[in-house]
Amino acid sequence: MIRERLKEIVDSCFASGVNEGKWSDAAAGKYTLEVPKREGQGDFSTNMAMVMAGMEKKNPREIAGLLVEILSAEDAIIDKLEIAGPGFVNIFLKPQVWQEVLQPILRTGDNFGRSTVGKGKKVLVEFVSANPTGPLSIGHGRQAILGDAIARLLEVTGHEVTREYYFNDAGRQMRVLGESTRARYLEIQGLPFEFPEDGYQGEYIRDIAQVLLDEQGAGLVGQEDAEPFTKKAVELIFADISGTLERMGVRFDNYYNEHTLYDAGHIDSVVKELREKGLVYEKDDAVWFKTTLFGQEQDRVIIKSSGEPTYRLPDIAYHREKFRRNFDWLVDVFGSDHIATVPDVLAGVEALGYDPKKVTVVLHQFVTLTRNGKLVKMSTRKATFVTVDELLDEVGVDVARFYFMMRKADSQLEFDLDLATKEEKDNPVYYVQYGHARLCSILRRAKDMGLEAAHPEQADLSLLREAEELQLLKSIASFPAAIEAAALELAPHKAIFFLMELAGELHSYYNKHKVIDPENVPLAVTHARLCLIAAVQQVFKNGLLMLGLTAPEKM
RNA sequence: GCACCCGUAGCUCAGCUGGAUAGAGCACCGGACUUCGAAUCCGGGAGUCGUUGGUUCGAAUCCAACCGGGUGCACCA
Repeated sequence: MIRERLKEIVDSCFASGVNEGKWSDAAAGKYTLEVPKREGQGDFSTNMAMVMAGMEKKNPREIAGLLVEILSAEDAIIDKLEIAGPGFVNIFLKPQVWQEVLQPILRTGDNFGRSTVGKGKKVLVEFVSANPTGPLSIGHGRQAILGDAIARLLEVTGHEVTREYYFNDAGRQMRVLGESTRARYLEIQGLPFEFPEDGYQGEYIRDIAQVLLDEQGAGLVGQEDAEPFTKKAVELIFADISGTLERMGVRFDNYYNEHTLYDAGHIDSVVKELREKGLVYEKDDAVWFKTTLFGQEQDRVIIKSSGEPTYRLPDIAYHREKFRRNFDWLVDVFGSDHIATVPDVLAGVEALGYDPKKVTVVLHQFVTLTRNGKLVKMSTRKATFVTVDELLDEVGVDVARFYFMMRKADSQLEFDLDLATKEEKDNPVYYVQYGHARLCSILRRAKDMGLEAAHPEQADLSLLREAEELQLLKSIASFPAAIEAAALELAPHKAIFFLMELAGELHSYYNKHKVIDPENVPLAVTHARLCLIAAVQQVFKNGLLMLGLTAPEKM
């Protein structure tokens, strides 16, 4: 909030320098205004002089001098200016500027941190999209939380978000599922059975078979068609998946069944349109899409010689439907094992006349679990993978969510079960939540002692002059910008890091200065500090809730 | 072989649209509870930012090549 104000001032100083002929406007939009890493280098710093120097072949420190001259007229909020290093202009603001952020924060309350930068842009976030062949695994868990967090962040930054789960409950995969279930159904009854070669070996298949046996007895023994088995398996597995998602706090607006693409004729019409554009051809009885025209090394088959489409065709048709449904931005959250499909879909989108730049694919790497410092081995085929439900049983929802959001999508995520199950210390989730609970505790105590609730208009905020207090003020003032960055970059880990840093600053402050201490802290200071504390607590709460975490008042 | 991702402290990771002396947590060592919650804090050691070149006033960040790890490269999804 302060940064934006200062940026306007700096921009107008840049412009007046241009008007006065001090420099050209070549550097417009190229320079930055950022918070220096190191203390003592100002509240903000701009590299404008260095950027201009490079373009105009002048001495950067000399240009910096001119800039300081213009900037120093802005003495309403600027306290001090200095030229440092190779030509940075460091800007020190008056403490009052920071103290005054408390009013708007406390006034905005639960809405502080929300913004309208999204301008109501319609975004479709597709994630999870696991076919109903088994319970959600840890990998799906990461994706579910990543997608959910992205959706939440986009929502609070003014985007109109639709969360969608795309699935397919037909085809070969499902036949195998049904056959696997039938085999277990027969096995339970001690009858001869044939387990499919690439069947699903998980224990949950037996559970499904048992349900069928309980419901229908032996009536399905002679059943040649796997269909009834598939149907029951899909039903039960979907119920299981939905239950897990709900438990994790993940919600969907829409479940999109691949079959609707066939029923509505979208598959055929995509092929027709591509054919009309001369982008497909027949070879070896198959239909090929000329993906080489879109930068790929080879063309791809979209309809097999058997007449069945490959997975690419419905994927492309699905994305066309997303565009037709009038979304401005399509965000796809996929596991990195789907990387091969991305270029195909983008080529299809472009071929059909839509802008591939409106599609952003967030590919996340895999999750590894460690326990006692050793890797927990997982295999999908043998169904030795750890399910999300098992993980939730062990660490709880907040911890699971936090850990899945803690790393950027590009990084492989190591889930340390030892660390995650520690409740007493060392767990970053509790570190942040404890900060919030602590502040609630102070506010409760203030109330018990009959101290008035925080009224920033009445308190003398100029008493907030400790270094730790100013740091906290600066941090909470930058909260909206942090949320905005995390949202627009589709990077929830940035929001997590913000909260962890804020927690660190808060705990340090807590251990050094007291808020309520009638014998040693003047009442006026207590009042001012209560305002600060209330604002920091609000930021913790808003940040935690925005990410789907709880903000406990007691722990 | 080709494509994408990763390589930063003993371990797990930030930082990467170029900027000032490269950060945090864990682990290790030493301190702080008659004081608003010690699930906390304070201090300490710890680094060829995978390697080698290049671009630049300036490179962990950009480019090239190479090394190491992951994931893909079907008329499977």
